[in-house]
Formats: sequence, structure tokens, C-alpha cells
Amino acid sequence: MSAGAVTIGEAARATGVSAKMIRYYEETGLLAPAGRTAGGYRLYTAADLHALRFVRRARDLGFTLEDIRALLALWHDRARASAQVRRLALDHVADLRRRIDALEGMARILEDLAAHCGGDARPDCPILDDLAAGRPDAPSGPQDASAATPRQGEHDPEASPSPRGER
Amino acid sequence: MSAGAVTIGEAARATGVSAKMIRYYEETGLLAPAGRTAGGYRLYTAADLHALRFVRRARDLGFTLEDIRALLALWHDRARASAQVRRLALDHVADLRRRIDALEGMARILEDLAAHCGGDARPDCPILDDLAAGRPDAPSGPQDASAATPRQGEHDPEASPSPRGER
DNA sequence: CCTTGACCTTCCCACCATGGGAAGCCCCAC
DNA sequence: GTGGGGCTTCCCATGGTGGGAAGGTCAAGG
Repeated sequence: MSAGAVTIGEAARATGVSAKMIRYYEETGLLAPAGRTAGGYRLYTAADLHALRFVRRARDLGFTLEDIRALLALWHDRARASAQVRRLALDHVADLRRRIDALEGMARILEDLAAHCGGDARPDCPILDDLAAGRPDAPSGPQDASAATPRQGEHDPEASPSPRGER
Repeated sequence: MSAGAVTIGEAARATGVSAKMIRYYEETGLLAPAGRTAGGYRLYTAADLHALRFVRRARDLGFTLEDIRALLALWHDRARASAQVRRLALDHVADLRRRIDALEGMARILEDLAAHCGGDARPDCPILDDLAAGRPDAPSGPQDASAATPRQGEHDPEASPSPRGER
């Protein structure tokens, strides 16, 4: 019962969070400083491992560390309202959906362009033509080669939270 | 005809690529160094603006700068085989699809959990329960606790291409 | 000619979350 | 008491992007 504490390497193996990240989470205040041996080694109790798994799972679900900070606070708050947790989760889902839509839009355009690309030894390629034409988005089928598109439209800088929609 | 060259600010406005990024692209060799005035100002010709729009469009489609480097080379290579371009595009699409699937998995799980969350003033919350249970395929993660929610979506943490599926 | 102010230059820092690696200390089994 | 594996801290890099400081350029107006 007492010997519950393990070193960071074992904690990493047990929770799937790398030792590097465990130290980082502590450094940034996401997790409380771990206990230490006389020699300075960090020690992790069962409760610490539980928290680490919580963080790991939340990361797997795409939450940012900032979100996780809030989730951990709610987790520790026995008087929390589930509505708060739910709101965090659904806000995150909305974010995920926005990113999915952005990626989906890119994929569709590229698939469309690739479908019209010979993919042979000849140089003609609607994909490069599209990039060179540099128009906004619109997966229209066959395009007229004209240099249409007045283009000075300032595209919406970022329609999504992360820079340029993905990545 | 000759007076076509503009400064970096005008190039930025005309192409939707920030001055900061234009310099960065030059610095990293994505684009050839721009011409300069006697005083050291960069000057952009119509052809330079064309290349900038190409890059902008490719970024909008989610290509990495590394990909764009290759696309630009193919664009400039009049003897290219469209198959090469097509392959680049389809590889990228596959990458996009992988990321979409990862995000979709996260969204579905969260929506499912949120659907079973009261979202009221009480503290009971399956979302936190799930995070705390940390059950995916975590090694040595026994317990079951309650509300294990027989989820349907699989989602496979370690199998994601980029570190943990997104970021 | 000189000032003014908008624009440009370079250089450094920050983000987010993560990994890599070096230099040095700790712990334990032998 | 020694060897080697694990731990410590510290710095650096990633990918793209933005912010800002310190200083030089340019063109218009006086």
C-alpha cells in the first residue's frame, strides 16, 4: 500500500504520456508538482497516474492543454455543474467540425481536380492549372481556361481557429 | 510594361500572402530572392505575384511548404509528367482523409458522451467519467467502473499519422 | 533643401505540443 | 565501490504564423 510511488519512466509507461510531456505538464502548471525522492527524482502516486491518464485521454480526444486545464479543474470540483463540462465538450466538437469541414473542402477540390488529370507522361495538368489560376474555392467541374476571377477579393483570412484551416 | 514591379506590401495585398510570409518563403528558398531597389526594398514583378498566388492557393488546399516546393518545381518544369502532380495531390488527399477520420472519431465520441450528459446543475457527468476511466486500450487499465458507455466508434490513438491525430 | 510619415529592412521572440540530445547526478545490484 | 541504466536540467528544432523593436528609404509637402 505505501510503496505506490513510481518514477517518471514507469509513470510514462503506465499512462502512455512520455516522460518529456509529464515534466512539461508540471512545468506549465497543468499538473501539480510531483513528489521527489531525496535525490531529486520525481515520484508518482496512483492518484497522479490517474490524472495523467485523464490528460492522455483528453489529448486523444483533441482537447488543447488549455481545455484540459479547465477539465481538470472541473474534475476536481465536486460541486461542478455538468453543464459546464458539457459546454466545454460541445464547444470543442464545434471546433472539430469546423476543421473537418475545412479539410473536407480541400480534399473534395483536390479529388475533383485529380479526377480530371490525365496522370500520364504528358505535362497537361488541371491541378497545376488551378493552382496557377489562384481563384477562391469552388469545385466547379470543367473550367473555362479564361483567366476569369477578378481575384482581388481578400479571402477570409482564417475561417478557422488554427492557421489557415488545418495543420 | 516594364513598370510592373511593386513593393512587398503591395504584393501582400495583391496576393493575400502576408509580407512576413513572403520574406519567410524567400528565406527558406521556397521562392527565388526578389529583386531589390537601390535602397534595398524588395520588388515583385507580375511573374512573382503569380508565383505568390500559386503558393497561396496551395496553402489554402492544405499542402505543406515542402509539398509546395515540389509543386512549384513541377509547375516550372515544362516537361513534367502530370502523373507526378497527380500523385502528390492524391497523397495529400490521403493525408487529409486520415486526419478527417481522426477528427471525426473524436467528435463522435464526444457527441455521444455529451448526449448522455445531463448538462444541468448536478455534478454527474459521463464525459468526466470517461476521461477519468481512460479506457481506450490503455495498457494495464483495469477497472470498469460504471457508465463505461459501450461506445461504438473505435478510434485508435497510437495509430494516427501525426502526433496523436491532430494538434 | 529638409521634414514628415508611411513604408521598408533585419533581427529576435512567441505560439502549440512534442521530440532529441548533451552534461551531469542518482540508485541499485553486484 | 563500480558500472550502467535511469533520472535531472537545459537548450534546440519542428511548422507556419504573428508581433514588435530599431533603424533605413522613399516620396510628398513645405
